[in-house]
Amino acid sequence: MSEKKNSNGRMGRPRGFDEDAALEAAMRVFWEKSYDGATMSELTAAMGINRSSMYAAFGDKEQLFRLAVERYAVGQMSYLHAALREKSFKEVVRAALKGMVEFLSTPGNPRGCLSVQGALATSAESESVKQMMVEVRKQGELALRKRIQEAKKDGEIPADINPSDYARFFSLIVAGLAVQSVNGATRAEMQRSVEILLGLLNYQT
Amino acid sequence: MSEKKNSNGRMGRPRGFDEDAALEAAMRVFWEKSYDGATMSELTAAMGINRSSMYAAFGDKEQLFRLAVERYAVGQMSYLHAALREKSFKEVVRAALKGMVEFLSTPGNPRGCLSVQGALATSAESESVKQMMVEVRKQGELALRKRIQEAKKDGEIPADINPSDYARFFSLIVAGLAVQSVNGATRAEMQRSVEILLGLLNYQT
DNA sequence: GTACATCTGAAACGATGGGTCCATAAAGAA
DNA sequence: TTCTTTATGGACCCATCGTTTCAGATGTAC
Repeated sequence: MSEKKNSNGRMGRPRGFDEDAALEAAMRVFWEKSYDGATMSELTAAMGINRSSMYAAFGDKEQLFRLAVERYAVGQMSYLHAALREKSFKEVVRAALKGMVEFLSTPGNPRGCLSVQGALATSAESESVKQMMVEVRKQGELALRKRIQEAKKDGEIPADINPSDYARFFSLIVAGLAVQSVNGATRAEMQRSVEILLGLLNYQT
Repeated sequence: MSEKKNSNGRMGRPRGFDEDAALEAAMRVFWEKSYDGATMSELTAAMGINRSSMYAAFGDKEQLFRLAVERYAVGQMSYLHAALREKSFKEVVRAALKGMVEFLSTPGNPRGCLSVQGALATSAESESVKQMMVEVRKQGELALRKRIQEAKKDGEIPADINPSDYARFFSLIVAGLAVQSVNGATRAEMQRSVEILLGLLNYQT
């Protein structure tokens, strides 16, 4: 949100905080505590602003969450988008899984994945948020499916493979890793989980 | 909890509801809405009793949840315990994964798995519950590890396989399936995810 | 400077959270 | 019956929820 003039061409008092930094802070609170579990008091405290400023800048809790999820998908998940651009499908899989493991065990990051635990099971009043997160996860699956379709055209993977099924399978792996992370699995442990899969796929180094 | 006499050998007014049925109802509410997301009002309404009776019979919300999780682990997860008793390891894996898919797509069941979504990311005050669920999941992993160790002794799986790693890997698959279920995956879709894995393992029918 | 627009801080809003109280009901024991 | 014990219903508790309000602060435009 850049500088705005109102209908009279006048401006008012400028923002006294960094929206970007505030949203980053909010994202991490949602990441750790989920949508329902994060309170406005915790959020605004972490953002370093008060309630009024938050409501003026971001709308309400649900809109703040949506913005946080967008930021997460673009920023924190960048290694996944990068992985999709690897030349061979084998490298796509290797980069995505290795990247995910590193991400899930990065010190300073909350455990787990916002896309999975942000709103997996919710209170009745947060059902729309839960549904939104389903769509976010399906969106990730879709991006992978497209990459698989390319790989199939290139003959990198067997012709009898259904790209939708294959994409769903790898999404399952990523979600499973996220739960492992919450379980407290170390980086080495998660790496060994990935090695098992890469071995089955004949995708080892 | 059967009939009890107090210290004087006297009895009082008997329970006016079926504890078992009430706990079953509570379990399903937690299953659908998670620990934080389920309110006492929703719980007692589903249980068909009022707050006083609930607190007298089950303690508080956290104890009710613990009892619900126990019930879930024994009742709903029975097919997993049964799968562990299959003769060959191949049959263990096949029965567990097929059973999980059926379970996760049973009409009338909430979507997903209580063990995964009951308290994956929580409010600050529910952290002990979150930790308890980590232990529950690790317990499942442990049971599988023991079965894998047997299979290894019997020479059913390669000697260079680490049972802990292998158990963690399969737990990952199960958790991933649970997320797929929340995503709205159909039974057929989840079955195809499992088929892909069974194919990689050379465990097809 | 004055006028206007926006932001900020703190207090307050009604609703709902989990949990408790207490008068009454319903049983067995004496 | 009477006594004792436990269960029940519903009002009630206080804390906290997300959100709003508003007076004052702080900026730009004229």
